[in-house]
Amino acid sequence: MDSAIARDQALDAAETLFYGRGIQAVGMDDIRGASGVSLKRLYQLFPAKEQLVVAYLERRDIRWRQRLADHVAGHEDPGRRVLAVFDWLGEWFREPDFRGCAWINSYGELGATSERVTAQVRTHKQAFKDYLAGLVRDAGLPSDLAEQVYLLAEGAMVTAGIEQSGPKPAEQAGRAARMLVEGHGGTVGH
Amino acid sequence: MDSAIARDQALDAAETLFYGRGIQAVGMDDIRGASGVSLKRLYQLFPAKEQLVVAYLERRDIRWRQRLADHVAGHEDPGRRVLAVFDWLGEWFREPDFRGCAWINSYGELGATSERVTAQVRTHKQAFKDYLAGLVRDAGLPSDLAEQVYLLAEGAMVTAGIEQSGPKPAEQAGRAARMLVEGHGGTVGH
DNA sequence: CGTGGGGGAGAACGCACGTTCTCCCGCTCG
DNA sequence: CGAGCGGGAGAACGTGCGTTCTCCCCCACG
Repeated sequence: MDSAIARDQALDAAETLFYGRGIQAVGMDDIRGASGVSLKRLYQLFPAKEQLVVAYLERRDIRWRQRLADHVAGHEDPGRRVLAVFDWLGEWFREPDFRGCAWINSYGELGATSERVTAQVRTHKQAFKDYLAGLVRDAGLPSDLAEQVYLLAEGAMVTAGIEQSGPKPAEQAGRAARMLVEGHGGTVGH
Repeated sequence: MDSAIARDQALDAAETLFYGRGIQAVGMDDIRGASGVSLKRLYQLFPAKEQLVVAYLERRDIRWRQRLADHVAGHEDPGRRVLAVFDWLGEWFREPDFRGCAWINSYGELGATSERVTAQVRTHKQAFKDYLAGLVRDAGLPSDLAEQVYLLAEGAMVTAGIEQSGPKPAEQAGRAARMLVEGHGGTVGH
């Protein structure tokens, strides 16, 4: 059954196009052209565009958090791990096709229109916040800090998207996070 | 010349509808219906929808920064002024029709499509950042802090929009900002 | 070899919407 | 009073796009 392959190709095209040009600016026909998957098959796999959008966000969510977790796992010191998040954000921002946070952008585009998209955005952000909360807890830091680190990360993502200024927002957010961690008695191996 | 009045009415309708439902979800006909300004007149005042969008963002920018500045001006202590920004954000988030930051949402919707909208979003965010930089400088704090406070504010705005959780993100961001200010030797009258 | 069903290509359909055009009213100025 | 024009209501036009339909090919099975 190569419908699994077709599904992957469709999602690959969706990810490139939706992320790069915005969701409403991309038609189902563009997805077909970029993926080589016929319209008929596309509509078998995803009965409506909205479901393709949600599937795109879901798959990207999995991959995004995995990449982050992989990077963070490269550090041993629990205090350092919290800050490693910002290193990774900087790497992400540096990528040439970086255009901001896919979920924030999608929310801006469809948050008022599509409940399913909104739900997916909230799910993703909650998962990210929970992940940070785990890192903060493991470092023996107070739980309030998790939310504060989260806000810094979100601010860095929005700003990096709008300014297209590369990793700078992540570095600045990382310095702020370091101050907050040390202010709470945290220690940070270099 | 009541074309000034028609312009205001058009912009009032545009602000309510674009902000509340998203820009692409609102047609020029909806603007006409909500404003009472005929299509003919609308197109005299704004030769294309994009220009109405930009005008909406510009007018909102002026008003938004004025409201913020008015609130902050109610505090005497320069250190306290920096934190007053977050008090005001909390008040804003509490408003019943709050749906996130209009510029962040517009960027998500049209950033990939419309250069003019992107330019307006960057202008607004730069003005906000400059304003914060002034507050930080007046408080005798290092200029790096301005960017950090800015990132916290952006993070709070995005999060408040997505979560619809009221003033909490602003309060948490305010606590973080307070720690950063105090960590830099700033003093904060209560 | 015949047949039937799954799939591809792309036309067709319906609708939404940005923009323009038509028609007509009412006011203003001579 | 009469001519002309600015403006309102809304139809019309063109296009884009989500979704479905038509037609045809190809291959598995009797």
